[in-house]
Amino acid sequence: MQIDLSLKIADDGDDQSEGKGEEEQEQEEEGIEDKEKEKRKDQEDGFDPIEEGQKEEDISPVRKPLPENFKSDELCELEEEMNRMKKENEVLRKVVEQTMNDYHDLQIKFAAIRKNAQDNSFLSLGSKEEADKRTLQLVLAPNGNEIDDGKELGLTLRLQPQYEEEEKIKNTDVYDHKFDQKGSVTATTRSSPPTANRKARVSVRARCQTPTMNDGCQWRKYGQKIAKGNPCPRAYYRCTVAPGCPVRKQVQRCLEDMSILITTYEGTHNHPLPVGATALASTTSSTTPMNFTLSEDQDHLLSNATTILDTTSTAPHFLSSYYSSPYLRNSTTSSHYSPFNEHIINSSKYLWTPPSTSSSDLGRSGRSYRFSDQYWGSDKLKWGGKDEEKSVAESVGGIMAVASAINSIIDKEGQAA
DNA sequence: CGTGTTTGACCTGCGC
DNA sequence: GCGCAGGTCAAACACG
Repeated sequence: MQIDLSLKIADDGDDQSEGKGEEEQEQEEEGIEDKEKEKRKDQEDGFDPIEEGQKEEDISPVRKPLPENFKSDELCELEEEMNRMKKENEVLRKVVEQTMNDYHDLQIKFAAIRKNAQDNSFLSLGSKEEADKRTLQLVLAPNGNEIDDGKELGLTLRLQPQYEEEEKIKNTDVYDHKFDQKGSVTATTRSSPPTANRKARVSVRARCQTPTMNDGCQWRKYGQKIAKGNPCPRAYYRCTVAPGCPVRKQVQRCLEDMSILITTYEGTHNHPLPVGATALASTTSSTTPMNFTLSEDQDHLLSNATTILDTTSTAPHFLSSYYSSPYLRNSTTSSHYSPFNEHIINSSKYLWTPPSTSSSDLGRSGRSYRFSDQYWGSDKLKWGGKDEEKSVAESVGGIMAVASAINSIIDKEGQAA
């Protein structure tokens, strides 16, 4: 067995089969590479203009040992590129600042409007009529970019009286389109009219290319129907995590925007939820303790959402801010406490936990599906890959958990009345 | 062969 | 009571 060492001269040093002397050389080279990495990292971290000048000085001595030809040409290109990136950074920073300012203005205006429109108590357990009037909205934008971007995802959580919703359905057979035009997910928890039997029902609107949203639960399709007024078929799914689980969901494309998926969850789980399915913690019994976990991806989404609505980094803060402006600027805190959290915990025994990873890719078949004479490709082939899919799913899960918590509150309220 | 989907038939509730 | 629409069932089928 022969090894042609002559070929190793130009090697990058990854091959472990080299001789001892070469290993030492590798270590030296790795040392240089480590320094280079640190310097590159310094360059990449240079977001703060205050520190940029300092880092510029730190970097310069490092470049001296570089080869002459590299220094003259590529170094100049790198510097030019760096300057360009700095300028882009400045521009982006201004955009973010502007967005934040706009948001705060809107927040203030909205708080004033709300104050006039209804009493100040947040989701108080007062009269059912009052509760029915309350509307809760959560808007997320994972990319923080243009809303018209196809990949943009917004989340809207709405609490709305069921009889109003049903009136809309009667008229149009599609839900409120108010938020559709900006690529949003809308979660609507329905509370029935005061006299009707209340049944947990959460509707989620999502701009989604896949046939269904991955919410972490396992579902079995048991039917499909063309609903009046919407040529897109409505699919019926049943939870199969545990036998006899009564939870069902309906999935239908929005008539006016085929890219929007309307998913309606109904019922109460009779089993512990799989990790990542905290989404449907939602419709679960309010007496069942459960964890609402945010994955890193979801936290990322929520963090980015701050460019639109808040400077907070978690859903609970985000929600609380909507109702209570003093919590708006608690952006730097890592605490998950908010009056909203407390309310949910006290009312529904939900536990908000710090971000952690969660898995969710259950029950996917990877096949093609037909929607109104259109074929929607495999889940995994579209929607920008697994990570994005996961993020969306988990975000939807989060919003649904919140929606369900509200549902539980309403249910309790109904029982108490 | 087990699991999930498809799809026509059937059931149920509601308005007239 | 009738018709309509939404929801569900279950046999047939597809897929891995």
